[in-house]
Amino acid sequence: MSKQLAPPDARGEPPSTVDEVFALLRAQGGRATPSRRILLEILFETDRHLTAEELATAVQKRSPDVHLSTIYRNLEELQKLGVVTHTHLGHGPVTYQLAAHAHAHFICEQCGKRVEAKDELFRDLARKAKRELGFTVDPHHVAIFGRCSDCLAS
Amino acid sequence: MSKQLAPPDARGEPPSTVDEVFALLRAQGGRATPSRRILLEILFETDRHLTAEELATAVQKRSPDVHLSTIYRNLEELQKLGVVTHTHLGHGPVTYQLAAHAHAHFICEQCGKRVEAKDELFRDLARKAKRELGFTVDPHHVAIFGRCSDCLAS
DNA sequence: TCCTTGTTGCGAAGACTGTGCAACTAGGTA
DNA sequence: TACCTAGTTGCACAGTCTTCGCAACAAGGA
Repeated sequence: MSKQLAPPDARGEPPSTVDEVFALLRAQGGRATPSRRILLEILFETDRHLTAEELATAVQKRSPDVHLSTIYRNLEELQKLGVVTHTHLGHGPVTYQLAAHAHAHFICEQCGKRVEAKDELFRDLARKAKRELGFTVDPHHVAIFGRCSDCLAS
Repeated sequence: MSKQLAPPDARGEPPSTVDEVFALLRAQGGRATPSRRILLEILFETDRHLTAEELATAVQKRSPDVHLSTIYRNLEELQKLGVVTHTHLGHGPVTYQLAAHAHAHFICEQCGKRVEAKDELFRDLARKAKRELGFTVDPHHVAIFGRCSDCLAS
């Protein structure tokens, strides 16, 4: 399946169970496979941001033969569905999470520490960017860099 | 050379010519080599964000034997000096620019369009990040993702 | 049960970045 | 100026992360 989809926002509430995702998947011509079910279960069970590699390891605990490339392909499908998003945290691999769990990050460019940020912090920026530049901010996709308090002190 | 340096801010005005960078370099035990001079010339001549690959191509126009790995190593040294910074633009390779040329920008994650942003837009975010998370946002090392007006319309 | 077509495992390739090493050279010293 | 030391370079290769081609497999409708 590779049909173009409406943006996730246009479909109201995000699915909150694996079966709801599968319903969405089938509605788009996709299929409910064991590897997808396990991948989704893991994503629903965690709040953490996981790399493709970490997801593969977790999936393989329940079903050893699932290949890393299958993880990548499933993640791509789930992103097209709007169920999953990815985040670039600077150096290192991309991390994935349920779209419903997404949030912004600050990363210390000295020690690498990650700090999660509420969307509220971006409200003023988003409003001004929209008004002055016509730009709609998505603060979740790429982390913001700077210095944490510890590194600044040293 | 690989000495630890004070943060760039502690050294006052950033160098504004290649020779000033070289003075800084020598003060840290580094050497003024042709490949570094050319690399710096190119960085001083452009406002754009260039990838290591693009920089290598540009350097090689003036001195064909400079190797890509030399570019990477020189960029790393110049970053340690605080002369150069890099920015993660999400997908694709890291881009480099003079620290003095760095500016915040918005990037459309659909069409890739870059919109430069005044630091002023980030003031509120920076203040809240500092107060609530102890995090000092680097206003010159920020790429915010989202959608430009054109892509949002389509 | 059969058929169609979406999915998968596997291997390999690709993009980007870093590293080990021997040869070279910048720049200080005698 | 000649010499020496240690920083730098070219090159090849390795490593990490991600994507792709292809034949075999299987989900789910007919």
